[in-house]
Amino acid sequence: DILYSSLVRVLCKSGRVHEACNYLEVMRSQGLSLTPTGYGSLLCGLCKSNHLQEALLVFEEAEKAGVCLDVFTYSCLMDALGKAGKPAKSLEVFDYMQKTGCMPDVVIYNVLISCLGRHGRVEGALELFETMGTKGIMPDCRTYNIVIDVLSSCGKFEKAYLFFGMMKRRKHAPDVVTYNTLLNGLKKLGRTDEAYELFEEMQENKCAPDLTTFGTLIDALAKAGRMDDAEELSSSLVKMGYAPNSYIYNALISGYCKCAHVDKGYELFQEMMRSDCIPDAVTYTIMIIGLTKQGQTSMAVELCQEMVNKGHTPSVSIYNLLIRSLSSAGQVEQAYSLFKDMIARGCSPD
RNA sequence: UGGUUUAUAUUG
Repeated sequence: DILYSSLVRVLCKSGRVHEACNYLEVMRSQGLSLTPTGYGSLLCGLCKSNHLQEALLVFEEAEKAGVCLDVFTYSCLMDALGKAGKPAKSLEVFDYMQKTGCMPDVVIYNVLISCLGRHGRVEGALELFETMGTKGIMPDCRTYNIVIDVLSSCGKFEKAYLFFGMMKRRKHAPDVVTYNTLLNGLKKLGRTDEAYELFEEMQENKCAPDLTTFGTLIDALAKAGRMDDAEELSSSLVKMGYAPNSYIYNALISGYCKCAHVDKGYELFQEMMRSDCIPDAVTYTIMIIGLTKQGQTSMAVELCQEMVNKGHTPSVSIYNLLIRSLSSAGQVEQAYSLFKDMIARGCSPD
């Protein structure tokens, strides 16, 4: 049992979850069972590799066998349930773990608050934030960051900002994620100038911006059509020693495409080709939409082919866009040809 | 180094 359990643990840690499952079958056929840590590792491995169904089966098995799982295992499972949009099930596991005598820690609360908050149960998330304190589990910086993001994502930016004030009063220094989250909230509201002010405030508070900070601000400026300001920030991140990543390039390209400067976008696209940061599926999607809107459909179709060649998968909506654009330009032959291509590439029409 | 938070694209 112990040997097999260790084997399962090692395989899961190195991402070889499938092989671990095979060994589990072997164990079963020999009438052996996993140790508690074996169950824990397997559950976490399955959760992290998006095999929630299998994870739940293993969880039920552990439950029936009366195996005590540890708090790490529960957090993995609850996180996976949260990301799969199953807050009710996550709460169920939360109650169950407490029944078995496993006390929730701050990570369990963070996972649960995030899960509830992102699935329409903001009030429940805020209640949990209150109750964790009464149980002696103090919210940490991530807890505040999660609450701030949840609130600003559901249109309650002012309330999110109150939590920013609360964390400072309670002597939790906001970190770069806190600022990035707030910047993103301001960005979504189109409050670009305030975002810029917060960017300066974070630096005054000795919090160094990272690539996410720049990505968020550059996107805010690009969406506001302020491409000169966006380019200026792009230069300053390079001066700080950062290399632009695909978020930076894509935000800039998208900005240029939206303000009818697809040519400038295409220049950046070609710059990416020469850089260490090659265009990804998002880059191609942005360029294809930009070119199509400008009437350059045949070039867009070429880029679609190129993205496939580079191993990326165009979405159905991209095919729809291109097919419609070709059709309305009277290029029915090409439209039909692209339709056949998409099916041949395994993309089902909707 | 076993678990949790933030940025870019999508038509009808």
